[in-house]
Amino acid sequence: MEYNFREIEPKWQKEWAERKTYKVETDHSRPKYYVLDMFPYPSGAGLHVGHPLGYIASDIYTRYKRLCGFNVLHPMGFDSFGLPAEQYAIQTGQHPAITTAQNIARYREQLDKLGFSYDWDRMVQTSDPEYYKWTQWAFLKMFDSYYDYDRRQARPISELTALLSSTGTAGLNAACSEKLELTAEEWNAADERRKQEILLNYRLAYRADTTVNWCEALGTVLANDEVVNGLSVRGGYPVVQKRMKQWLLRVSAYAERLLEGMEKLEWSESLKEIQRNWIGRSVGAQVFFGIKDSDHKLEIFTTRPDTIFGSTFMVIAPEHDLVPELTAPAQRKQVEDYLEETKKRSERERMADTKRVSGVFTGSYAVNPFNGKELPVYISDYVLAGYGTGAIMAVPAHDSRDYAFARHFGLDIIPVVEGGDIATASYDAKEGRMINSEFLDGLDVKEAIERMFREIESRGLGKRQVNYRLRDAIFSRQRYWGEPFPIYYKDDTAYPLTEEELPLRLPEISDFRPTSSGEPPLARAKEWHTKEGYPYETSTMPGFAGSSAYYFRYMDPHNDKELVSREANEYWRSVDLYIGGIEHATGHLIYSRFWNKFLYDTGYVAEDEPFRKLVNQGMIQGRSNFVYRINGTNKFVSLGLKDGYDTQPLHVDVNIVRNDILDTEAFRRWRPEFADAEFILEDGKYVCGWAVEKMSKSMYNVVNPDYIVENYGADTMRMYEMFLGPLEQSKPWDTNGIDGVAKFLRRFWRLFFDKDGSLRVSDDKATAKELKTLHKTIKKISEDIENFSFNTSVSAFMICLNELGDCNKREILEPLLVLLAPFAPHITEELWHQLGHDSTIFDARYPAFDPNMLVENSFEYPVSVNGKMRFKKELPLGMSASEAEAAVLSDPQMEKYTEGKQVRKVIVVPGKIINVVI
RNA sequence: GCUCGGAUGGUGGAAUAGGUAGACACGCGGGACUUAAAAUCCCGUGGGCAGAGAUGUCCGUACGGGUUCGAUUCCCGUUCCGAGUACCA
Repeated sequence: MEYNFREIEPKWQKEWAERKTYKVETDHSRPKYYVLDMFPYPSGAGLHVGHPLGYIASDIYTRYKRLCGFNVLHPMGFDSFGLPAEQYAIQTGQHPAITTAQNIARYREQLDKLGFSYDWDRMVQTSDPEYYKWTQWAFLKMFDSYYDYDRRQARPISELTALLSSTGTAGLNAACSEKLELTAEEWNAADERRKQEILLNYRLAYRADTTVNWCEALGTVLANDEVVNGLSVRGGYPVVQKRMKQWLLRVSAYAERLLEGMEKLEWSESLKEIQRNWIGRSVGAQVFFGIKDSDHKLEIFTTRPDTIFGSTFMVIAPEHDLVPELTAPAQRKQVEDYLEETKKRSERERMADTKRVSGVFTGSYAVNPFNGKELPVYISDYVLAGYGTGAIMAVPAHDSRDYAFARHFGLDIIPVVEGGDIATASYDAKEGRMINSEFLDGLDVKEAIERMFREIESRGLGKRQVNYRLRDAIFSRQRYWGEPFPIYYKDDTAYPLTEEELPLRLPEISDFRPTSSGEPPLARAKEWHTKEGYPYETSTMPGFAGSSAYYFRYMDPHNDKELVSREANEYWRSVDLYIGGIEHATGHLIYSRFWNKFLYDTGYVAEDEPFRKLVNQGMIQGRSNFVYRINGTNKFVSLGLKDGYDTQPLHVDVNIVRNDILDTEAFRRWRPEFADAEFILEDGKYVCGWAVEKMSKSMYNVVNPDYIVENYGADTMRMYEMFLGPLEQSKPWDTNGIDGVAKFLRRFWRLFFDKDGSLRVSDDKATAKELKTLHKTIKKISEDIENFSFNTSVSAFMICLNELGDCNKREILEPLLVLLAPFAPHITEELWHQLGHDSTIFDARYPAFDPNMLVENSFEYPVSVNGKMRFKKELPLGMSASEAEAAVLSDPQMEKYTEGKQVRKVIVVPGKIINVVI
């Protein structure tokens, strides 16, 4: 009987589904383990060979953990709200729900063919009302909460109103959009509308007029992580800054906890670094500068208070609140022109010419609180309204941007730290000795900073302050295919629906097109309003809403009373292993952590971090093939000969190329214009060139997993993807090497069956050598799986097979089957049953490693002379270092290398090497 | 610009509390079986030099230094590649 994967694989996939082999229940008698994949967005293109990489790794780990006795939760679902389905709907008029359902069915089919151990009974879909009910629910909870910095947690808004009505804002240390000063009397006297306005200033989900990233082409606003280089991540359309009323989540309130929480997580340093940079904590000083002939104070933020004596002017952002107050009548025209000009520049233009210096003088002067010097106040767009206070003290000698500005406007440049040369450039480094700075002179920069913090605070000029780069997340999108907000408006004031009214279902509409005015498509649903006729919010939630807490839903997916029951949550707690792409570092992985911490604060969930260990699989790139057409002809020249001709490389479909040899007949059939192509061959073959590129249709390098499964089988596909290289590394897909893995599985099968198809497994006792091979492999495979080094474990299986020869002993083969089962579940399940077992191999016990099996009584030492390898010497184990030394020095081979010279010393490293130094 | 990561045969990659560099696999070359092909099996395969040959010998982990008996691994500098971020004061 030959290994026939085409028969075995569908057979077991069907059995597993029917027997519900992978069904998981809460089970307090076993330790739990939660393995999660980042769920996919079901795109119309289906899966390519790169997508399953992480799923295969997580499936191997899941099955391994299960064999080790854990109760493993390993679910899968679909992130089914989103832009592409909606874009498709706009083009074709087909409802996104229909295309989404089709795409999901296709994904299911492709995933099932790979033999994953998902408990499909727990599947979730973010666009399912039964699911998004809980997304809306969480939003309502955030709407009903504020963040108390003193207690470092979210609290119900009712506590805030109680506080406001008894003591006002006195002593209140809460996250807010704008600092308010309010007495209890003022609060109590305020009308309903005003009260709601005040509360919005504190709610964790709030609505505000803010500068947003507006994407005209997509007709929607975007969050910071959805915009790269002034272009939308989806589609690459230009994005401009616009002021609009939007819903936001007060993520910034959690900045410090998001930073601290990372410390105990098992995430890669590089991922943590990305999040740290994104959160962008910086310690500095808040300082108030007086304004000459005015009562106004200008509040600035600086991380370099030590350079305050080098400040020669001030700069405020064009959007700064004090712009009108600080603009002198004589300057009004220039200032207005400048504001008009900056408004017109798109974000992208602004980024493109960061070198261009622009700005305008307000006509006002600020006063340096330390030396009374008058500093002209400028407006410039190199100062951002959204960071710090939107105003800076400019120190041109020690900040390159201030330097460029000063040079452009001919302003003074006063060095206050030794080390640079202000004639050519600013000196930005935080080291050196202070000069020109009165009481700071002679101090080191670091000492000077500390000294200034104390001075500023003791003189009452300001205080030490921590600033974060992390902004609140804009939460509304002017699109159709997303979660509706459970919000309605009464007198333009937002009110929440009650929990009982959830889910608020997405209404049917026929025209999904966005509008350039920013009015969402949902506004076309004229019949869509509350019982009393109040209109609903018509924007929808962004993509990250549905993916922020989905891992809770898997714990208890059919619960219609709660997001997750207390019991299920306390058992499964949080995700132990999360596998997915690094591209979510500043999006999903921040939002989820925020969302989780919020739910933790409110007491709904047991853990404050969602993903304990996280592994980022690398991207699988495409490996493109090229043919070389001689210019002006339909002749193609092989790679090795192309230099003799004037050629142009053309992409060729990788599916008609094997081991870089072109199938010339298939090439002629490929496209009509190549039907009469001629070839200049080398050694009778046409050799193609190749390059690593993104996997994409236009480069003809897309490999479909269905094709691999059809031709090699799922087990081979799984093992080969792992064999390709380290999981976390990006690497090109190259079908060329797959034969090695296919050959391994065929050879493995032949250990169990004769040529005539009869089972050849015997109950004879295994030899010491065979047992040694087995236990060496158990040790290696277990360590590799724990380290996610799956490529080396595949190698270890191959080495094991090479060493075993044609061993047919049950004592060896049975444990080996279990070891291999996580990687190749179908073939091992089949052989397991062939060996006479009734239940699934995944109910077996993982084989125990016995170190005694590896014990040797001698060791072959490599002997080196002056660090250079010379010969090998077999020595009994347990020999003392001096005995080993004597044995090596008396070896006849030694003479050749010592050549009569004195041996200075001998270094014996037990179990490793013996080095003789002459 | 700043931050982080990387560089090993024709190819993917293995080996780092410093200890036989190139495991395993692909590809390639040679051979066996076969009418033939596929499949399978065996041998060789980093480079140079010497030798008929077993073998010997030198060089070799991007480049230049250093520490060490010994460096792919540690330290300093350089080059190139990749990722993140970008007027964040």
